[in-house]
Amino acid sequence: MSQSSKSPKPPAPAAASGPAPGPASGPAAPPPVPTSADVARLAGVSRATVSYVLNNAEAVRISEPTRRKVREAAEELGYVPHAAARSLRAGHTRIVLLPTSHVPVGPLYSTFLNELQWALRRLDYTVVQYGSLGLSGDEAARAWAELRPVAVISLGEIALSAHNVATLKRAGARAVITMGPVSVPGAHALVMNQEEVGARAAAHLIERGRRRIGVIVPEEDGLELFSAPRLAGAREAARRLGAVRGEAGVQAGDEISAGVRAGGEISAGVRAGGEISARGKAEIEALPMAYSEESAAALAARWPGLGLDAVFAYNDEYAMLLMRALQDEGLRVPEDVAVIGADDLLIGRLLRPRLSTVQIELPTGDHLAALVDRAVREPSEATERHDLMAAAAVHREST
Amino acid sequence: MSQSSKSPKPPAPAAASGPAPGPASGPAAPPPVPTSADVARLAGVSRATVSYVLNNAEAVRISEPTRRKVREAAEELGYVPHAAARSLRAGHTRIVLLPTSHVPVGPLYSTFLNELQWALRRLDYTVVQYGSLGLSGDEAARAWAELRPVAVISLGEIALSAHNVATLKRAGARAVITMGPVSVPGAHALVMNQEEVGARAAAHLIERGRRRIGVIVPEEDGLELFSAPRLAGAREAARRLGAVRGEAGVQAGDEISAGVRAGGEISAGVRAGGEISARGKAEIEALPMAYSEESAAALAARWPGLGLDAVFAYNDEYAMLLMRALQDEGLRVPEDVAVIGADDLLIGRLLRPRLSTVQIELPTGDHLAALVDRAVREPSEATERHDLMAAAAVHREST
DNA sequence: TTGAAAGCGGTACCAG
DNA sequence: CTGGTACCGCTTTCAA
Repeated sequence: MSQSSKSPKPPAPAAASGPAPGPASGPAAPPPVPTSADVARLAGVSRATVSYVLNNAEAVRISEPTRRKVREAAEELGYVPHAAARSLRAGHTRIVLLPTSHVPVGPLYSTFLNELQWALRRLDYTVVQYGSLGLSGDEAARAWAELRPVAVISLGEIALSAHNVATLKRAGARAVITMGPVSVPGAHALVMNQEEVGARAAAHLIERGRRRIGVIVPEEDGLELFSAPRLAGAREAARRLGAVRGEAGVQAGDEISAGVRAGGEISAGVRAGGEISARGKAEIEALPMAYSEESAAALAARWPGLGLDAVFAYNDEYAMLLMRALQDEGLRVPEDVAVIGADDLLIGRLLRPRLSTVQIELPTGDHLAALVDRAVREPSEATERHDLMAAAAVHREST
Repeated sequence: MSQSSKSPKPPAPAAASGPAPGPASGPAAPPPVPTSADVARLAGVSRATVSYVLNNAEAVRISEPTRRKVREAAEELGYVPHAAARSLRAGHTRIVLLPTSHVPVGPLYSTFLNELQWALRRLDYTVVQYGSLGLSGDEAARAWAELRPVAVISLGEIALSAHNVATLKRAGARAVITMGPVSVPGAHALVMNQEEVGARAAAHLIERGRRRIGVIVPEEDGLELFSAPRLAGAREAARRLGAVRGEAGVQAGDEISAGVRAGGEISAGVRAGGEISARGKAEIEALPMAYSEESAAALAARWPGLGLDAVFAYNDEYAMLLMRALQDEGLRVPEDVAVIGADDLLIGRLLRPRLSTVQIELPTGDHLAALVDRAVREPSEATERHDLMAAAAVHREST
């Protein structure tokens, strides 16, 4: 279409007289990268034949001697095809982009990432991680789009807007998958139900008779997407369990229940610790803390004044930090204060007392890879919402 | 060059009659990705002009109204340039490839990686991490080469051969930098002197009067490149310090004094066996251990029979595991056995007793980024060897 | 100031 | 069975 007229070509302006292959004139002339044309020349065949041979084209029969010649020539030159040229011609890539902003993550996540990459490679995708630290959503989306990935899997370390998703889709991404605490319009979302983590933690503590529960909220940037829902989940659980206890449609606002009817295996309200627990309702208090000894120590120092009998520490690392500080303050765990973490890191089992935690089940890498593959082949299925992340409290010694 | 005869082109076979832009015929026709030609059409200018405007070409003056028209058209279409096409034309990319095989790593390394990526991006490089888990060196090198990176920074998680380096260089990589325990021929090597880590650990223990030292060697795959030199370094240090003791007041690291010709060979002839520790000489024993509680417990159980008074535990994580197990066996740290780790992880400070460790100084991200940039601009400097990694023992309570 | 066109490397048609 | 060649999207001379 467009302009169809092909003007007769002038005899080619002798491209700057060509890079004369004579004895080196410049001091450091970068040696040229071998192309398929070089292979063709060396093998005495055409570029087409080279392409057929090296890609094992089924639709074309090439004689065995020719194949060998081509292969040997390629080997000799150390020829490696140019991915950009290939995908330019093909009109699409097989790149699956994994944005990363490298928060130090646990082995759980590392394992998942490894599985995922492995599974995707088996499906013949090229997994590329793109470090997007410090980029805004818009900048990041643009940068990713330039690579024309066939799919993008955002693990939630970068916040992605609906507009960003649109940018990627317009750039040819057949699947944009987000895995994180929130769902993104236009993307295939795997919602990791962070609320449930908080809820499980709170429920666990409440079941064990605790009533005034602190929830650590990391001060570090980039964690809000996880910490906020975990806190909200804990609040919600506290309300729910308080309500159950109140029975008669009582609001969570200011209720004092009479009965000691425990929802579960809880015993009567006689807890070691404070008389606070005598009341039926659980309460949640958010506690900012940074990932440092100093911050943990400072928090521990003002702990007695807080009147809390339990703490959900965001994850095992913060839990470890805080538990240590509390112990150094002379508080006993779990007698004076119960501590629970999350993510079930190995270190939790090495602490004394052993750390209770909330274990998270990520989807398997194979599962997610299959999902990607399906979405790429059949981009019909639009926004979906999956709650793949199951969570369960693991009781050890710190609660 | 080659065939010069340009046969007169036939009038173009009307490219399959073109993709008819009529009402959608297929059910799920993937909408076309906007190109610079689309932008040009919408703005009513040529593709060249679009390119000039969007790249802020200095060599060409474009009128302000035209610029605006182009920008608006690009915005409206959501145009994002095609990186592959651009680099194909340019003849080179700005990709810096970072192979990763995602061993769960400490925050030290994470921070370094973040710094590095940030610094490289400021220098206008595109940082791409390529997950190479389970690929052989050859496969990995080929896969990387297809992307035509201008530089490759191998952080030592994948073993790279001289041949692999050659492959990358032939594919246009102006710099191949390896950072790891060993130097690779042809590459610009940043040798992390793992021997020194072992040596510092052993020296620290010996200085504090320990003589029979165990060295944990992880059973996990992929760690040999680190663990072997750490062990060797410890052995070497033990030998050196034994020799020093034999000599008269010569300091370690000083020139070889008259008596000891064989490059710091052992002083007193007697080694191997039991009573050596009675003499001044220190002894090293390698102890395989997996990163699991079971393995640590098993090792701890047979500890009394080993007759060791100290252990260098490869790194802080293994140290933590082992120390816990030793304590559970009733051994006192550091009275019965001194424990030292490496890498100075935060957890070490949270243990009781606080864990002594060997601190490693990685180069800063900015430093490495600058190195890359220099190598890219001026690929003259070939193989160099840097010992950037300083190491120092940090004394806490476990020794 | 703007436009036409060549060409980067590889693939896939079509003709021979 | 093999060779010639158009074309993918973009940059960049050269000409107008």
